[in-house]
Amino acid sequence: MAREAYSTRTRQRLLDAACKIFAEHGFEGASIRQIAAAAEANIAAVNYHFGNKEALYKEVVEVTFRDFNLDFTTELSEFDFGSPSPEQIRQFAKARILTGVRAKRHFPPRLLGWEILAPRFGLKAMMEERLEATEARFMLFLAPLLSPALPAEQRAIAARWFLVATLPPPPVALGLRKQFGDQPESDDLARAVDGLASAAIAGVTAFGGTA
Amino acid sequence: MAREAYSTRTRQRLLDAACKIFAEHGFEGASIRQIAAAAEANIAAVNYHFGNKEALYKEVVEVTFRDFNLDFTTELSEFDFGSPSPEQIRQFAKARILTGVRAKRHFPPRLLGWEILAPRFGLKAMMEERLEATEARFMLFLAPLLSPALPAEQRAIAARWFLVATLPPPPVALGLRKQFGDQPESDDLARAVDGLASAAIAGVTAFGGTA
DNA sequence: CGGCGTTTCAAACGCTCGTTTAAAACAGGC
DNA sequence: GCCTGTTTTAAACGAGCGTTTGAAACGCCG
Repeated sequence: MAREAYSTRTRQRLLDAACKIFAEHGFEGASIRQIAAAAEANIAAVNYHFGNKEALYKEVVEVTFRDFNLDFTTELSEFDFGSPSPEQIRQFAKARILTGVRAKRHFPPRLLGWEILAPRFGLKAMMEERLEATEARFMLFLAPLLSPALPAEQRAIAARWFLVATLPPPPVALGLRKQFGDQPESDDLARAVDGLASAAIAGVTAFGGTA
Repeated sequence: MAREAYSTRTRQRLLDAACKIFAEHGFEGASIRQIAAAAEANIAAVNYHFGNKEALYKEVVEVTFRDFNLDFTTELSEFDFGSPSPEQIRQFAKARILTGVRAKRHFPPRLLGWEILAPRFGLKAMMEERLEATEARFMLFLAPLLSPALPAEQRAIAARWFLVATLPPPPVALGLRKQFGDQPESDDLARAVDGLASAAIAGVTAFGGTA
C-alpha cells in the first residue's frame, strides 16, 4: 500500500516531467536522461516503469490529449445536436479557445503541434480515427452556420478550418499568454477570447461566399 | 569553370536534399547521413561545403523562407499603403494562401512549423525581427478591415490571427493538397482558396465584435 | 605529361543516445 | 530479524550521431 504509493509517486513524477519535456522538445529532441533528471529519478526508472521511451511517449500523448479533450467529445456532448443555436456554437468556440490558452501545465497545443508535424507510432491513425469519429457529429453541429449552398467537400474544409481557428496556434496562444498569462480571469482575456470566437464564427459563416 | 560547376552541383544537391529532409523531420530528426544519402554524396561533403549541420540548416531556412516570401515584404510592396482597398487585401490573402498550398517542393510551412515549435540558433530573433519590421506596415495595410473602436493590443492579436488564418496550417493545407494536389490550376482549388480568403477576411473584420 | 589546388571518399574519432544488467536499498509478512 | 518481492541505483553496452582525418580522385594549367 504505502509501497505502491511510494512507487507510483516516482512513476507520476516521471510522467509529469515527460509531459513537460516532450511538449517542449518533441520526441526526438527530448532525452530520457533529461526527463529522469527533471523528475529527480534514475535513468533506468523510465524503462522500469514504462518499458521504453516510446511507451512513455504514448502515455504522455494519451493523458495530455485526454486532459485537453482533443476529440472534443465531452465538449460537444453538452450541446443539442438536433438544433444547435449559434449561441451554443459560440460557447463551444470560446470554450475551445480558452482551453488552448489556459492549458499552462503541459501545453497540449505544443504536443499536438509535434504530432501534426511528425506523427509517430500510429498516433496519427489514432488521432484521425478520433477526428473522423466526431467529424460527422461536428458537421451536424456546425450546420446552422454554413451556407446551405456550400458543396460537401467545401463543408469539410470549412469544418477543419473552424477547428483550427478555434485552437489557437502557438503564435496566437503565446501572444495571448504573454499579455494575459498572469491574469487568467481578466476581462481583457475574456474580450480577446470573444474576439477570436467572433472571428472564427464570422469566418466559417462567410466560408462559402466570394464577397 | 567546369570544375566549379562540378562542385556547386554537389553543393546544390545537398542543399535541395537538406531542404526536403529538414522540412520533413526537423533539425533533430534529420541526420547528416540521411541528407548525404538523399543527395548521393559523401557524408563529409556536408562539412566540406557548409561547415557543419547547423550552418547547413541555417542556409536551408534562409532559402526556404526567401522562396516563400515569409516576411511578405515583396507581397506587401505591390499594394498601396495609403489607402488599400478591401479587394487588395483579398488579393493578398489569396496569394498568401495559394503560396502555402502550392509550395510543394520544400513545403515551407512545415519548416516554419518546426521553427515555431523549437526556434534554433537565433532564427527566432531573425524571424521576430522580420515580423516586427513589417508588422507596422501590415497594420496599416489591414486597417480598413478593422473596426476603428478596436483597442491597440486587440489589433495586434487580430493581425496575427489574420496571418495565421491565411497561412494554411498542415491539417488544412494537406487536406486541400489531397483533394486538389494533382490539379493545381483547377476551379475547385480556386473556389476553396476563395472560401478560405473569405473566411479570413470576415473573421478579421468581425474580430472586435461580440455578436 | 607533371604539378597543383579542389573536391571526394572510406575510415575512424569522441560523444550522446536508449537500453540492459546486476547488485543495493527498500517495505511488508512471518 | 530474516525472507521475499518490489523498487532504485551506478555502471556498462551497442548503436547512431556530427565531425575530423588523410589519402585518393579529379580538373586544370604550364
